[in-house]
Amino acid sequence: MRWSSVDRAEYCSRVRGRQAKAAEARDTAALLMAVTERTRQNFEDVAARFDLTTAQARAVLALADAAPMRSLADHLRCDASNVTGLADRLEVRGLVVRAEQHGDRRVKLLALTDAGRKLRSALEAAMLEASPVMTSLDADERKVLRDLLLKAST
Amino acid sequence: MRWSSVDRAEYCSRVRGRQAKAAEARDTAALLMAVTERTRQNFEDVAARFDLTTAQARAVLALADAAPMRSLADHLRCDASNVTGLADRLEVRGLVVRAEQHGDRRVKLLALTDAGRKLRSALEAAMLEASPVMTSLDADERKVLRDLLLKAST
DNA sequence: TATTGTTATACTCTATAACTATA
DNA sequence: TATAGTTATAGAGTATAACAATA
Repeated sequence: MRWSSVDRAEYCSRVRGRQAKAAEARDTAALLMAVTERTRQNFEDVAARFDLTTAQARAVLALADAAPMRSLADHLRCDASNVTGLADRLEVRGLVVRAEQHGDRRVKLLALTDAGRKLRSALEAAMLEASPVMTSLDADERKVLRDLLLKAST
Repeated sequence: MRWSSVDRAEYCSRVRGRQAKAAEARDTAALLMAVTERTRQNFEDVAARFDLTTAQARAVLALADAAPMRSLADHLRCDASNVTGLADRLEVRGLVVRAEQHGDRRVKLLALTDAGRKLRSALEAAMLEASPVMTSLDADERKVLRDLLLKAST
């Protein structure tokens, strides 16, 4: 194969483009993995400070408003059968109660108790406070990040 | 209590500042929770596509280089006893092998097999590809996000 | 018939404690 | 004595399947 100088320049440029793209993808992958790991650890650590497992913390955070057990299962993306035990353990601790839904006697609403609501607020605040996003970035940077995350979460 | 117009203006300004800050914190909290949830779901879904549990996927991703079982436990922030079973299950599937470390016969190195390395690459790529960050943001936005995340992860 | 919640079962994750081989 | 890995045990998360009550 023979190359004109123009061909070669264009070829090299394209290769550099691919390499840059691959490097960007690699860097971003590593960074996302690192942030994902750190976010998970943070979540677990904070939940543990409140004597909650990850699943329990997710449930409590999801119950800002009372919701049918089925809805909670959908939100947690787990089988409905899991929610029975999850609710049992939270109920024993006095964080939630099962209530009846008006109009459909099959449905049981899960609602936070006063203690549950109090814990939920504290949990949310602690999650936020411990987040690397809040501890490492200033207000302006957080605003930029917030806009990007908002776009990434819609 | 009596107010001069200057006092009142300053007071109101301070209150507005506090309210804005509280609103920012609330918004950021909600957003972070949403992104955290979505990231977790994404991780679980992608891992499941490779027939891996979350813990197994984290282990495979962490084993880019061979490492002592103890190091893996440290990385996963779990008790060392867990790694035995975790390694067992990955070993049965032919994804990792236990190797001896030169110089200390107590240590067992966990190393990905060829199949393990292949799976790891595919897993990482799938995690990245399925990430809302990659699907919703363009290259410029990703660059800004990357810089912010880099700062937030150091 | 379809849906909600429950129970039974099995597998995995996780921590604690006791054990071994080695350092 | 201290450390790396294992085993046994127990509690919790998770999915599947079968079930009762209700729609």
